[in-house]
Amino acid sequence: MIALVDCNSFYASCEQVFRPDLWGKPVVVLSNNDGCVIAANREAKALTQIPMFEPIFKIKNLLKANNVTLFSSNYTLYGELSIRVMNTLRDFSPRVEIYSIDESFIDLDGFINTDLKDYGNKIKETIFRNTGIPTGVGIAPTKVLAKLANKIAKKGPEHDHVFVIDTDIKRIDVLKNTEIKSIWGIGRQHAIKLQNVGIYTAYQFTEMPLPWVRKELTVVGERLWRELRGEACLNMIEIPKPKKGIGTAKSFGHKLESLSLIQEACAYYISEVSEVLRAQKTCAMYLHVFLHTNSFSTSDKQYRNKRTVTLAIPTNNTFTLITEANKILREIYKPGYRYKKVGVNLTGIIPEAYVQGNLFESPKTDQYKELMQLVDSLNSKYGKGKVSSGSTGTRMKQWELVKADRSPRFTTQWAELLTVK
DNA sequence: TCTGGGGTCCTAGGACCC
DNA sequence: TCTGGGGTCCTAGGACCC
Repeated sequence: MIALVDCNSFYASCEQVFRPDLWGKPVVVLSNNDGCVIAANREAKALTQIPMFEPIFKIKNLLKANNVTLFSSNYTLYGELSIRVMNTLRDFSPRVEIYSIDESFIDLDGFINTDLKDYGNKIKETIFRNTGIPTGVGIAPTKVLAKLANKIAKKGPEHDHVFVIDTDIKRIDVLKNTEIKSIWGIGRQHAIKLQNVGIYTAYQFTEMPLPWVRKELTVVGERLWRELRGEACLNMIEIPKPKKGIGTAKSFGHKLESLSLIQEACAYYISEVSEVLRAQKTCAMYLHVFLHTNSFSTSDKQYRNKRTVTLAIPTNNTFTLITEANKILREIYKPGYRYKKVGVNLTGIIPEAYVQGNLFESPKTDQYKELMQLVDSLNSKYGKGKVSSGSTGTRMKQWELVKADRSPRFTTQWAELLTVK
């Protein structure tokens, strides 16, 4: 059996942990740039039927009228609380797969004489006691069914956030009462496709002939079909695979027209991603850069472009990568547009030790290596971006994200610790 | 006026190899 | 008149996830 443990409205719950005055009150968390709603707690959902990913400007009045507390996103806080939750989970099984910031699969294989409903309750209660974060637990023979069990656990108050699918009768009963579109792995397009041939429930889907499923939904659909019928196809992935790409792309706080400001933002993003490369002792072979205007705008002229360079020698050096990125930007930038976003992506990621030189250069001659190490250690000690390349700009950063209502970084900054009077 | 960011996997098709 | 068969690698696009 496999358990899926998922935090309830995770970001909103994180905001409430250190704010007892908000317990039981509606809370929502906004995306970068305070653009859309990305998390809403139960009270907020109940009160106003807040649609997720709704642009905030469309519902601001609604939220205000209902005394909903808004937060800008505070990923430093969420990331740290996530680690606490995951560490607690490890006390319940030797095999844990961290699936995302707020959910994990845990392997309960061999828990033969354990009452799984009790065990799920114990997990839930321990996490809450240790971290203040409420969770739901779904337990079933496969990952897809565990996801479904988790969904049911959260929905019906009678389940008290723990639900187990342990018999075939229960499984079939659940599938008959589940819309196909709410199955993990069935998105909007697949749901439409299935509904067009009269499949509305998960049970109907599992009754379709396998060759049809394979043809229409590829091998991904076949796995889903098998998993829903109780045959485990998705393994536990305890050791995360190395990332295939590391990228960042953020909308500007304000629209930008000048190349130099766009280059500053881009240089800053390069510093972020190359730091990730170095932290995991890897180098990248390809650098992709893209630039585009605001596609939602009906009044602005639209333009988007992108380009990729293959580096002569794979690198994780911030300065080399900034130089390359700037070359690309000069090529794809066209004056006269109001740009909204620049993004960088590094791929072809290989371990530092595998980097090969070429006829003219040895990878060992990288004179910046020690400098980069020094920069990383200073930033780790004194705070992100304390030391950076001059290319990221010295003026006020006009491209910086808007974060009007960010909560304190309660768990990672001495200056922002919670004070108790 | 204001609309997120970071990922994965799969397939088809083109270009190339012997 | 008739034009093979077995591969790899890369990219773009589409679908999905949190």
